[in-house]
Amino acid sequence: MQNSCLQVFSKFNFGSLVPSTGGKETGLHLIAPLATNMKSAEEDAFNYTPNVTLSLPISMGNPCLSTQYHSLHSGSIIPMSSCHQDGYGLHNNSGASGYYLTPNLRPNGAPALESPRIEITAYGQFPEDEMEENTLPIAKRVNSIVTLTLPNADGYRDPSCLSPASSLSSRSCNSEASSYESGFSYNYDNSPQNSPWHSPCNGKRKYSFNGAPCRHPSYSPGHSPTVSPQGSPRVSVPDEAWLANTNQYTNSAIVAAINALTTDGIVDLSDSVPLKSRKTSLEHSASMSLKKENYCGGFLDVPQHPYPWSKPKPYISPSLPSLDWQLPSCSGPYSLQIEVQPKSHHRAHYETEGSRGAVKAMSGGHPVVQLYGYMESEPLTLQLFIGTADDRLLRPHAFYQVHRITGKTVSTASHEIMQSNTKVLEIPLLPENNMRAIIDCAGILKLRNSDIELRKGETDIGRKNTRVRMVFRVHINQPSGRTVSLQAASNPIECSQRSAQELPLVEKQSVDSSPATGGKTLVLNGHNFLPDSKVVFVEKAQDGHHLWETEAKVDKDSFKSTTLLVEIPPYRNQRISTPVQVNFYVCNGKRKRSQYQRFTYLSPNVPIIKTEPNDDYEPKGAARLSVHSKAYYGLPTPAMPADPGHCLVGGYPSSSPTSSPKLHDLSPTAYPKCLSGGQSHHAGMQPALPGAPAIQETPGRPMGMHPGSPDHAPLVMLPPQMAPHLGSPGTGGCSHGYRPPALYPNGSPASSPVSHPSTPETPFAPAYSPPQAPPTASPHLTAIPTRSSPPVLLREDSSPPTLAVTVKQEPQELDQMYLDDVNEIIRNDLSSISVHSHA
DNA sequence: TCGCTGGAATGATAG
DNA sequence: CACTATCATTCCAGC
Repeated sequence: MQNSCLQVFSKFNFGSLVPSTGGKETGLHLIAPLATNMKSAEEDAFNYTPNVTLSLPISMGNPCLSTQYHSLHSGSIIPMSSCHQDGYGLHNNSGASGYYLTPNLRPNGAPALESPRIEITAYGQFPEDEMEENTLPIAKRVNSIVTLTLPNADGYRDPSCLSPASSLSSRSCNSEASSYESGFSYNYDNSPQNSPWHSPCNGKRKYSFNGAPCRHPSYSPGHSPTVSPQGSPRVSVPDEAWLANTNQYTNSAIVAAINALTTDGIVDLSDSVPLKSRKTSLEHSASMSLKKENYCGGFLDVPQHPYPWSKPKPYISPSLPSLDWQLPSCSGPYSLQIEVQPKSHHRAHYETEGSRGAVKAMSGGHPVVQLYGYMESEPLTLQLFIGTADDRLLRPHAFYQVHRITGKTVSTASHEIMQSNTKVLEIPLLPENNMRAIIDCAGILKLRNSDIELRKGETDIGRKNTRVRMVFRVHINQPSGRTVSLQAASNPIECSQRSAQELPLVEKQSVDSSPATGGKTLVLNGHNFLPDSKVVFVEKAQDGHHLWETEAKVDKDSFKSTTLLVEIPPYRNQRISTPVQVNFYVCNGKRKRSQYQRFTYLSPNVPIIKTEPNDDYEPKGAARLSVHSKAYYGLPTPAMPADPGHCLVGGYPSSSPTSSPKLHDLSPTAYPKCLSGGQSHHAGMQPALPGAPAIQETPGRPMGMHPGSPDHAPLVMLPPQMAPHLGSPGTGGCSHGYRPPALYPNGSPASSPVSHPSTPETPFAPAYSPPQAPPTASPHLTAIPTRSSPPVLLREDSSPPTLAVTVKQEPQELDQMYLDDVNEIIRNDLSSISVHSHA
């Protein structure tokens, strides 16, 4: 009993992991298997459940999630308060976010207990338990207690998903949300909402009774909670999968607790966990010394990859930044770049389907990610998860999960871990490979909307919410003890079959600017172009009103389904003194429009911004970024209102589409360039680079805001609650150039939302305080109070409003109408916020 | 046979 | 409430 905590781990780990894996790529099919092996998972769950009791008084409920999201839907105001953020934070087990959460509020508004407690009762059913005890380092054992008090329960769990019960729908991780949800519920959550026995049917959406949601009621503990009506494979979950999910909750909580008990705040779980606890891994491959970097169930994963996992230098902090935190892509000497962007379309597979393979690159290969500026010899771990691509801040996508792909064709080793409710693929970044990784091991799993939407606390809707981004992260431990976390998000990826087949898509444009007189030929490369496709140029005011719209002439003679020759129409005012940014889109008919593409009309008096087509795959080094950054500064920011007004914080992100994408656009499409490592530099320099996937915004949508700002100043990572509600899911873009990384001493990003003046130019200015540390944050942190946004990095040198300047971005829908519903809601929210802030 | 696709049928939703 | 266009999911079939 002394080390109940550990025991818990082991229990989770053991279970059926081994069996299910069958020695074959266990991790590979976490999701898919889940569907088919759900039953076993459940069984396991039950078996284990009795042993572990988690008491999370703090409210599993997201303090604000319910309300916050509801607000969104209703078009009500999105609270800039912590509440909204909390919601996000809760989703993450990492705890990082949790720290940001308002600890004393419960979803229902009632005060929450200050410290959630995890009560673990170890029965020692498992032989492993003993082993663990013995093997546990004494130091670690000391921490093993029956009851753990967590610094902040909210921190590691989303109310909705929090409870294992609710599962994760986010579980996502599971696509089996509904499925395992129940299993989890039994164990941890008594909440009616989470309980499998409580019909989700009373959810926000009404699904047919055969719908997964309604099936739950009939489930009994002994049976798969999510039995699919049609005998869907979702019935059972592979042991490992299940475990992973299950652990996700418990692990994070437990780990957090353990970590809280540690003095250094940094705990290498893998070290603390008896090897036996990770026997699965061991059994599968002795050579694979997988080191679970993620305290959240990392050790639960079973290494299945045949390739040697070189035990990259793991980032082992109990407080990894929450996945919904906005991190920069570059910091100091480091720069995380997506050298090769994924294709804009990738049909995700359902659990009921077989894998649809790994996400590919436009070039036919696979996405490539590289970390620049890292000179150490120690390998690092590149994390990958599926994030959102809407107007809001980047965050894990509730309806999609990364899916590990393995097989002969996969050359990159990887393994899965669960962080919060999000599945994270960890890929080694090896010095011998120049810290470059080919992402050929990542597919995308689509979770059923009904499963996710019914999840307690989940307010996002899945319908038409089919665009995602691949989000890469790397955590670099500094000698000082701090950890630099970088993040790069890919261009948006449309995951629906329909969209991929019907919606026109512009991948490249030969030029992104032209004199106001127009007349030049613009070559568009993409997909789904039709002989009668139209190309419409649009200029919108910051308030979203159309100022100008004209249809460009398309050379039908040269038509190709993948190419359109367009004559750039003259701008309405050919005497502009500064560049004017407009957008254009390809239209195949009503509701079938491409995302907005950026285009800039130049004034004869304005220096022409580099407009040569860029190769999307052109490698970019940190140095180069730096250059861009500078260049960026020097560039005129014409249509780009850098005024605070554009900042969500200050008001509604009303930046018009005309805003220069360079600084402000975090639109999903823009992100890639601005925020994501891959093209960050581009963003800084120019709106849309030819040759690069065009920035796409959804026509008719407000542009997203982004914290864009010159990157020389250190940025601050803001917690969700504190972060300005940026329209862009940006990755915190360092896109424009040098960007201070998110730092957190002791690896605890959890720091507070509170900001402090930081030292300009400090390479690692922003530091996160450990979870234990209240929202005081490091001196370098600059917090901009925001309500529901995830943490965002902001420049320290700039005033918050300015720094956080974000231009309202347009959703990058392939189909203008595509996400209208969702965006409408968001827009309403933003508007509300705007009103609020102004008020 | 299995994994990966491309297509498409079918039922659910939204307007 | 009926009807239709869209979407989301599930199935199939080919390679």
